[in-house]
Amino acid sequence: MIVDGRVLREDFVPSEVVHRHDEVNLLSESLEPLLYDRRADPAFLFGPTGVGKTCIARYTLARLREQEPSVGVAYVNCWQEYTRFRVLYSILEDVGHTFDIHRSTPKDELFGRLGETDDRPIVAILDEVDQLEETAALYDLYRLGHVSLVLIANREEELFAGLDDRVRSRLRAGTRVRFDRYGTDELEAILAERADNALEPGTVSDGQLRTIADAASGDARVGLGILRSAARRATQQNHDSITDDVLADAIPDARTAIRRKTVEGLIEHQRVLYDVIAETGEIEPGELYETYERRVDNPKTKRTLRNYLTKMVHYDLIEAVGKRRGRTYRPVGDAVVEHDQA
DNA sequence: AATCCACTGGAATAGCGGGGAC
DNA sequence: GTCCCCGCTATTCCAGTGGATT
Repeated sequence: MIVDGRVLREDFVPSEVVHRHDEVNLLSESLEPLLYDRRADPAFLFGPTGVGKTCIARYTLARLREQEPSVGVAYVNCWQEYTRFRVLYSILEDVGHTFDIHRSTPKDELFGRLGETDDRPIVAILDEVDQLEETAALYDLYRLGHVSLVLIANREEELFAGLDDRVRSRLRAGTRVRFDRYGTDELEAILAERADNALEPGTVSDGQLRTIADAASGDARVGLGILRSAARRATQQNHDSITDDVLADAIPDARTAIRRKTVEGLIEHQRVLYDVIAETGEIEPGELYETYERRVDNPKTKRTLRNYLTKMVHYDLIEAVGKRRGRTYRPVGDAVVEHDQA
């Protein structure tokens, strides 16, 4: 039933895009100087999750490389690579200059090394750039004349609020490409296109695609997740097409799958914190610390717990209600554990 | 209004561990 | 092997903040 599973993965870059031609054109135009051996101004892609920002960035750069193969493209997800060192390292890795670089290379060695790659232009795509903790990395990259930047973030205001003035003023003049949520029709068309390439004909009906598009409410990542999970389930149950029952099961599954995966990635102490919050539904800091300390053998300090908590807020696992005194923590979304509902 | 207090988050510092140089 | 360098995490210290209490 599944002909090509890669097509349903969220990091898949299609050979043709559906419904994002204006955005592709705008980004292509801003990168045009690269075709004439000049550096492009920074380009910004703004919009909520699952609207195709990353996909369009990769797609457009892939097209650019067809015209100008000498351009090096580096993709960095600042969610994972959030230090200056890691961003620079990751870029060097993508353009193939990491051979003898290690953690103990002197402070500015990476920057220097990146400076030596100026035999050809480089485009650095920094995804989730608002998650970058050391924004000095942006300043570094901007100082390198052969590096053009494509910066992806959710909201412009929040991104710029987190930058220091030096960086902010340099990035002010750049192209902004804004992405709106997909409508149900658009998302249905995107899913249909992917289903065509990924699944055998007749596996999924138009009505089912519409149901998926509707359930995903404009988020292509969620929509693809549902389609992927439904196809996998149907295969396991030896159906030759996706049944409505299978689809109904796949919808809530896709919603919680991402969160479950994130929770699994937490270290023990973080997971204890998460469990306490999920079990109580809502808890004050003082009580949270106490409960945590009672449950573990070698408790970390409160300061460390606060770092864990900000990280978990960051991962969208928990929510912090209120700013200072009187703050409470609670799980995000439907993650409340059942046995505590009484 | 003044003081107390619980809590947050920034900055500085220590310690760990990976990896190169010798 | 030992030494050294450095990034990363946890810890210590602390200023700031705003609700609670007097």
